[in-house]
Amino acid sequence: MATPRTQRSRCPISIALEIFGDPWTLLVVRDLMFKGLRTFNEFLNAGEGIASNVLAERLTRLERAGIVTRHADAADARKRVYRLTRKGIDLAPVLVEIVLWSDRYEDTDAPPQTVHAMRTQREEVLSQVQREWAESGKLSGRRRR
Amino acid sequence: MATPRTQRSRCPISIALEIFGDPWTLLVVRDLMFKGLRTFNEFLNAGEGIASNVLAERLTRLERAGIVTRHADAADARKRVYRLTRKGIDLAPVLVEIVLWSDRYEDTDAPPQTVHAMRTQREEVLSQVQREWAESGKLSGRRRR
DNA sequence: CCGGATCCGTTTCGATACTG
DNA sequence: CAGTATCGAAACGGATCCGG
Repeated sequence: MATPRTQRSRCPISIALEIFGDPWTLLVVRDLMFKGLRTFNEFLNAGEGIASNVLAERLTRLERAGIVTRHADAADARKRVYRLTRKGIDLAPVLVEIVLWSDRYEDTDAPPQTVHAMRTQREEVLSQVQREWAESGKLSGRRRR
Repeated sequence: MATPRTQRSRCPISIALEIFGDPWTLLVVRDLMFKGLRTFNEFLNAGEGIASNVLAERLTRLERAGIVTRHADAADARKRVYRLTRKGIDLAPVLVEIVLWSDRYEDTDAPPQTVHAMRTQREEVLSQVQREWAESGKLSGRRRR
């Protein structure tokens, strides 16, 4: 199913490969964090070209990892709403750095003013993300340390 | 060979999936940046369990992406030394954030004082990395913007 | 020995089709 | 709408071979 292929990293400075090693996972988190997408179909039709089984698998994985939670939509019973946990929101600094690097070196099509804001007012942007999620719904999980 | 499986991302806030979407690539960059590994065999035997063909392919990919360069070793003609370019060094902020997040949530075996330094003196650690690479060899590439 | 390249059996991925 | 089932394609790991 979704088990890591091999076990590795018995080393200083480990990194969470379950999340960062996979392109789709990263895209889902980004879309959730910066593009306001919330439901299965929104992700599916976001233009990334992700297949439905892959999306389902990644969402399950993210849920198990405690990065997103799954809720029933109050309005439409069929829909499920995905939300970032505290753990998920804390990925924001990583995402921001990735966006900045990608923008500098890779000719992305990111909106310039967004990138500019990230570069010049990093802390501001980050706390903005925090606030957005803090009001839109209670976070689950608890920040360690 | 090393072509992405599908083409995607026609979206705001793009991210460089070629680098961040692949676990091995990420590990190689990390080992290069923080663990001081420089040669093929050092990477191979670093304990990650990477296969030699995969390693070779990733190094080539990173070289083509302008993130590492390949040099002949002055001392041992058989060896090749891999070095980060400016573009590669600029990945440091991303790596640092990944390490911090992983340490907070994933029970890594990163050395506590290293992580502590990253958390409390982020800028200091980053410029430290810059300096290390600036003295140990000339960087290739040029920083944009 | 070092840095790969090549071949191969196995695992995993992802596009499409289909279902509750 | 939110996923599963299927199945071919791709990537992986391991072994082996090879040029310097």
